[in-house]
Amino acid sequence: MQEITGVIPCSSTPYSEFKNHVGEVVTIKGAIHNIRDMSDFAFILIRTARELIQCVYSPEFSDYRLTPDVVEQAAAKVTGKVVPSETRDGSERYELQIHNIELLSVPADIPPVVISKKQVVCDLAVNLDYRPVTLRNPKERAIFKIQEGIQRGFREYLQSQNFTEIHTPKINFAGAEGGTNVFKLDYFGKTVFLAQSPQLYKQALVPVYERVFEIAPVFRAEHHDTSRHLNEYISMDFEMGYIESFTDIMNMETGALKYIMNLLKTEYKPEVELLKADIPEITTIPCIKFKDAKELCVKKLKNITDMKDFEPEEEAFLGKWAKQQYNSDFLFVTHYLSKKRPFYTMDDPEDPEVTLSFDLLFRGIEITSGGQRIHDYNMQVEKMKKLGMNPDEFETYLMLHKYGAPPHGGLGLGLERLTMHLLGFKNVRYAAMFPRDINRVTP
RNA sequence: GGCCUGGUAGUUCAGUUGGUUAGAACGCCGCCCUGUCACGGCGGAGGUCGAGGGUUCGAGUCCCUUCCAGGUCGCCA
Repeated sequence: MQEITGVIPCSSTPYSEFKNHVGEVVTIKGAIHNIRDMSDFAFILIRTARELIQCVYSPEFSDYRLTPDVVEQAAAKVTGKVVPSETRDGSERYELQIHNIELLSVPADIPPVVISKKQVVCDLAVNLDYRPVTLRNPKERAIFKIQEGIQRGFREYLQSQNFTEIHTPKINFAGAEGGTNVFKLDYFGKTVFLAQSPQLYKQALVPVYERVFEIAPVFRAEHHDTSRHLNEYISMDFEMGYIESFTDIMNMETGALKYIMNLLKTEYKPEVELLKADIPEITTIPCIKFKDAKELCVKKLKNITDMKDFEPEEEAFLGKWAKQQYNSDFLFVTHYLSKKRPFYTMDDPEDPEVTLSFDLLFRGIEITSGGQRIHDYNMQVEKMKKLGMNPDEFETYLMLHKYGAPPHGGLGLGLERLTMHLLGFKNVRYAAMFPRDINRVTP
């Protein structure tokens, strides 16, 4: 009788273990990534989940002869002896002397783009059209391993700080916050909306769990067609209660970012090296008030017209300024104008024109928006009225305030944007596994 | 959606003033190579030049329409 134990061993002996198995016969499973056919032998690179392993075929030690169906992208089970590799630079590496290859599957066709080289060479559109194939390239897949590291770091750090992970609904009856365009869809005859943010729900959970976070997609039906916008992206959100000041939120984010960068440097080292990613050092993150930042921009740049917000050029300038002045890749900009922030943002009691809010710039691009929220019922209702909103439409949301909420605040961080700027991409689509933009819904 | 640039082999590109049979690299197929590591060498197959219309003796090349892509702006918690 077969027993199901709940343990599934990894399909391959990882390459990192090879040095402990020299002279032994091991088995690996993976895709045939590349075949370099030499005179009377061949190098066969096997692609496992995270590595490329060099195997050597030779009639001298292989029990069978290579057949024509041993081709790139075939799935294979390879057994062989671990031996030290002959390397030109004398570095310590190992390879497998192939005893046997069992083909587990054979592709029906050759890939439409070359993925067995160091880099996939094709247009962005072609890369995205063939994502299930192009992602197999080690450099392409490393992007999303890094992205996994970012999410994992965010999650692990917040868990260590007593945050509870939540999942809020993505199908909502009300369009909620307004401002940005929402996707409408039919829900058993009713019109419902795809969530543009978990904002209202995560706030509702602050009086429940004190500290919550969510990593989930958000949907924005904006008709923008730029290199930094997606219509579906992953938002990393948190919300924390009983804060003393909105700077508590910035502190928490700084801690999370430090943790993330450290995790990338250690557990994601192979991918960081493969992509030559420049992982920033974070000690402290400088802060500047919006008003002061704007003055800097006006002094240094021409043609500043919008005095209420930054244009991309100004953000880029502030990024450089923070690097020069403080040697920091990050810069907090605080106290944005009240009229430019959403209705739930807490105004500064000392100056109601500005808010207890912040953005975080990373290398000159906004990656986070956050701040303290209004927790008092009457204050929130008043602000809604002042902004021409009907509080009755927000009855569910206002339960949070009506029945008592602690001072709280939080933030949202765009995962693809952070990945993009960490890896130096010029288009956010490179950092989106299956991007959804104004023109693309497949694959 | 506006503007700019582009669309030529599976992929990335070249293609002169409008003129013979539209080229290269990678990939693919065949042959060769005793250690490659983006292996190398020789040979071969592979094209509705995005689509439609027009000008011309003649269009990949010029004009018009249209579709698609990239950049940029608008827009954006």
